[in-house]
Amino acid sequence: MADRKKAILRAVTDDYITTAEPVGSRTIARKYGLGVSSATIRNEMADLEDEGYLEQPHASAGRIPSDKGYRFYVDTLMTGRDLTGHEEKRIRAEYERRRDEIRALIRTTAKMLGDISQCASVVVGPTVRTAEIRHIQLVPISSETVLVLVVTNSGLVEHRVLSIEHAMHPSDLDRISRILNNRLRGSTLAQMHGAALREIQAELSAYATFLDQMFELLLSAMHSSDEERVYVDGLMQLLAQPEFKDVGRARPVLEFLESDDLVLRALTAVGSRGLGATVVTIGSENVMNELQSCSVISAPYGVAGRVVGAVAVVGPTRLDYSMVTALVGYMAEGLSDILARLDSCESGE
Amino acid sequence: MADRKKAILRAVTDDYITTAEPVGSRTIARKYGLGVSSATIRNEMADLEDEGYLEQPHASAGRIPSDKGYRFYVDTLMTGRDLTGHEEKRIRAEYERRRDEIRALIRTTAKMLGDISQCASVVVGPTVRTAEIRHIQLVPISSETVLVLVVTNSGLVEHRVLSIEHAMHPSDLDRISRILNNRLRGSTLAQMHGAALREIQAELSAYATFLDQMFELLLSAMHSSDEERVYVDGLMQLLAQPEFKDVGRARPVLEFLESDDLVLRALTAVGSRGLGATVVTIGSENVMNELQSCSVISAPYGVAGRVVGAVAVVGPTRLDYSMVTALVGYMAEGLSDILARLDSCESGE
DNA sequence: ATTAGCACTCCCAGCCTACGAGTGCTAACG
DNA sequence: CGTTAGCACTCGTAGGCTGGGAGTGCTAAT
Repeated sequence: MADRKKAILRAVTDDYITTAEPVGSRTIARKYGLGVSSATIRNEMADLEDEGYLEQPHASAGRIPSDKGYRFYVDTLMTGRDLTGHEEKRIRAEYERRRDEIRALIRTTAKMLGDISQCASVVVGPTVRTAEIRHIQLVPISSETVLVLVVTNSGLVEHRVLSIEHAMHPSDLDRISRILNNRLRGSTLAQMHGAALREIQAELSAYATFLDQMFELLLSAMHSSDEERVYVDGLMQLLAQPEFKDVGRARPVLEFLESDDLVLRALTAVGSRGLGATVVTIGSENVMNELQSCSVISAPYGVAGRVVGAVAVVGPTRLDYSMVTALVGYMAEGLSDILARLDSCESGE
Repeated sequence: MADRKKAILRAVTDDYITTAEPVGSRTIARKYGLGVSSATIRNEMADLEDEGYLEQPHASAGRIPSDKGYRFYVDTLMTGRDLTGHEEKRIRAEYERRRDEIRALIRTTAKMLGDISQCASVVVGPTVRTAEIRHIQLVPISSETVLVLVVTNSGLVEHRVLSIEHAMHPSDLDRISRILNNRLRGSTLAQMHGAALREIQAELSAYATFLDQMFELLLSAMHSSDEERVYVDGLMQLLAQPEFKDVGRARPVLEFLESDDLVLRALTAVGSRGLGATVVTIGSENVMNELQSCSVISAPYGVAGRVVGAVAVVGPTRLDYSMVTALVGYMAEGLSDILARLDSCESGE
């Protein structure tokens, strides 16, 4: 594509991203001094429309970028940019405060993503199911209840209260804990079946019913905690965007974002590309119908080369792609860093 | 007030609640067979308007209840009603599944409240700060990290990861745990200062720095966990209500609901009336400006006579007061029941 | 006290028009 | 041949107007 055409496409896109108004040839000529008249720009814009990069909302309005136009903009036109020092500092400060509880950290991450991007944000937290077990511990709470504690390498601490029929002595619980740790450390809850379980049962045959109950509890915890991995924020910011001033247009998107399982499914797909890959999905490129009027920028994060979750920003296709891409990438990296520190710290036993 | 007038006010309110349209005298005469003509009803309605129970959105539309009208309706007109068997069964079923983790339970409660009421719902979870401590335990995770575990009588399990400089032997941790338990069981984290702390420090002077770090962590946990007590759901249901079809009208309310601390402050006020009191706040009765176009129905729940949290439904003033009142009361009671069972079970040591 | 009848008010939806923004085309220019 | 100026044309939007409908308030009759 000719340089001037690129410059015009870039100008149209930049302008539309900031003003949310269809942009005309005169505006381009005046504001983006390309050294040519509006008539020339008109001709070029007509070409760009023929080629599918621009479109007209109605016959005599300015042009706006099509999904294809945004795609070209993101792939080759966009000037990459870093976060401002202010933004970066704010994120760092928040991360300093929230090091000790991973769920709070993730909640905060979603909040900051929404705030800075002025769009809706989603963070998918780590799952216990596939994380490596670092530590299992049974804690006696009362004569009838035992707390089952699982700490994973992704910093997640999962706990469940188990009701037991017969009181157990703390030293028994310690002994069981020790054996569970030996057998299960390093594996995942999802792998916790078959052979491993049988071995444990054999070694601790005296506690058969207790172990059965406990494994059942862990199994159900594995599934139910999945629903609580999704943190959504910034719905308000989304509603503030002009393309969603009509509730009818906003509803499908908001409904999608409120249904955790759909979001979860959509974002786990992102993880498949591996760590460090920020994915931009524009309008109709989205598989989910509800999102076809939106763009999604997402990036996975993880520990030790394994993807454990993802962060994402959802906004109108008219999105500040360069800012949000930088932001999402930065946040994913930040989460990965913190997890890595937790990981190395805990494994250094 | 004359019976017929009451009947008319009730009819107007009932009709408006279901249709969301101003209701005229003819409608009342036809649909609510009171045995009088529309002209009579017109006269009565004019009176009701003079007395401030009804108002007209514009000169020749039907009437709608004013806040005062709703208040009268709620206090003396409304026919109390129970939940349908279907609704009740659904709630019970969900509560059966979620007994073992209080946060999941609360999240689910918010979801059900929103679903059934077709309005926004809020649940404030218990706070660690003022709950009685049932159990404190230090769990060794690695040579550099210790997990600090606090279990309260409200079923809450709070945990934080503490980084330590010098490795500590598990038996040391056990000893500290035992002493912490002896000293602190039955008191609250908020009371955990002054005398009690000094005694512990004296008894465990060998671990002074460790204890300092731990208490500091608990202190910060007390505050930061407050932000995570608020669970909001059903924002979509709210947007589906006709009074919020205009985003401009919906925004303030949604913004309020998204700011956890405001919600928290508003709902802790509810707790002051004591357990079992369902509070209905109608339109302008709300202290918060953002909510003056809404009604809020809220009820506290708790254990052992102490309020630990609250559930609430937020909707337009045109709210199905009888259904939502029953719902909110039922949910608060349900939560209280579950907490009571947890409490008695854990204290029966 | 209640009711029927009727004039009146006011909102709303639909229609029209004027306006403005922006295009597409054409012809002139370097 | 690319670029530019000029101009007619299109189309959406805002503002003004009108007719219909819903509902009231008043009055007179029962």
